[in-house]
Amino acid sequence: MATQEAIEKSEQKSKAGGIAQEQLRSLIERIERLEEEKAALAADIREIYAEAKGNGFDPKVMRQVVRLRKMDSAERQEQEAILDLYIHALGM
Amino acid sequence: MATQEAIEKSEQKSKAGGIAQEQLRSLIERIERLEEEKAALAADIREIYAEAKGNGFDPKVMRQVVRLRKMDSAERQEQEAILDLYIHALGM
Amino acid sequence: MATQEAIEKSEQKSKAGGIAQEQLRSLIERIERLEEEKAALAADIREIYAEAKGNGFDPKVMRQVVRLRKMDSAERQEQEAILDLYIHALGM
Amino acid sequence: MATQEAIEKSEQKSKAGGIAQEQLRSLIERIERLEEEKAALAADIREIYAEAKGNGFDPKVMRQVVRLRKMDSAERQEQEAILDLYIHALGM
DNA sequence: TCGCCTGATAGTTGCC
DNA sequence: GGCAACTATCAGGCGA
Repeated sequence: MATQEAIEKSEQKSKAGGIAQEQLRSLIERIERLEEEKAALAADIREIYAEAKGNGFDPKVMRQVVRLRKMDSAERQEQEAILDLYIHALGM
Repeated sequence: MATQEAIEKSEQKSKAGGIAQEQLRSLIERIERLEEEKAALAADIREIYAEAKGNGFDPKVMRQVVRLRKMDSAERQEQEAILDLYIHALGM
Repeated sequence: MATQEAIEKSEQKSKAGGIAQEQLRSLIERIERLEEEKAALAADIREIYAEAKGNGFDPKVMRQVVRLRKMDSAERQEQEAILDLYIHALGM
Repeated sequence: MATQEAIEKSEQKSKAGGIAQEQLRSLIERIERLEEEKAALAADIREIYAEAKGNGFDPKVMRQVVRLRKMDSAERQEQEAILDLYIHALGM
């Protein structure tokens, strides 16, 4: 995909090619807006872990729990199997 | 944070340690809820890039633009931070 | 520690205060040189993982092995114990 | 990469699968060696900051300076990258 | 010395 | 299916 095409496309739409510029600006701004919201949610999540830590829970293990809950058990078992294989190969 | 401590802490709060269980469950669920929302936003962002591509814009260039704008503001913040440091270092 | 002090210190050493500047430049350059070397080693390590992958080994598990080998077993067992506790608390 | 595949691959190479074991051991040891060197460099860097502090420089300011210089060159690279993208996007 | 916070590293996901 | 960008995790440095 080339800017060239973008320019042509915009020129199909207007006399000045300024339309594409406006579209681009709008798209970029929508993206940046959504990324801000995403960052805010990430901050909220961090805050919960901090709160949990303050209540005596171990955040590191909590993260592990969240990971396990969304992980397919089949793949998890396979990973463990490979790990065992390597551990034995190294005589650990 | 040790398991022992976690257990003790929960036992300070209840007769059975069931309170800590409920707290933990609640925290985990709040986190999972927020992560769902975050994933939804990420999907929205992907969608915008796809839409932009459909309108003849190059997503790769757009990502670079977004990245660059983010770096600009980050660097601005760094500049201010170092200015503050100098000001303090000079005892002003 | 303040720049003020640094300036005073340098003025004890010279008439111009340019000495401190030279020292600072030298220190910064030594640091940057070492960080380059560090980055080069990191690149070498990445390369070995890539090579391993090319030979049919799973890099992710290899990293896990390296981590385990440098980890104290006591702490590892404790982490596992906490994890079990949480898993049971959540009825997983 | 699956365990099965790893096993098969090793068995293609030798009669006993012992070759893969030796390969794995060798790779792990090379990695551990490089990581030691990397840790040594990190220690050297820390030492320089300590030495600098002993000479009246503020390590915090120094770290900020190093960070800023790194960001400058990173941003320069990003600028060049986007310029390349534009050039290609315009079909030049 | 401990807890916090930032910077470095590893893992995941999306794109080609 | 491999590669690259992005995100989340972890560890080390700093301040209280």
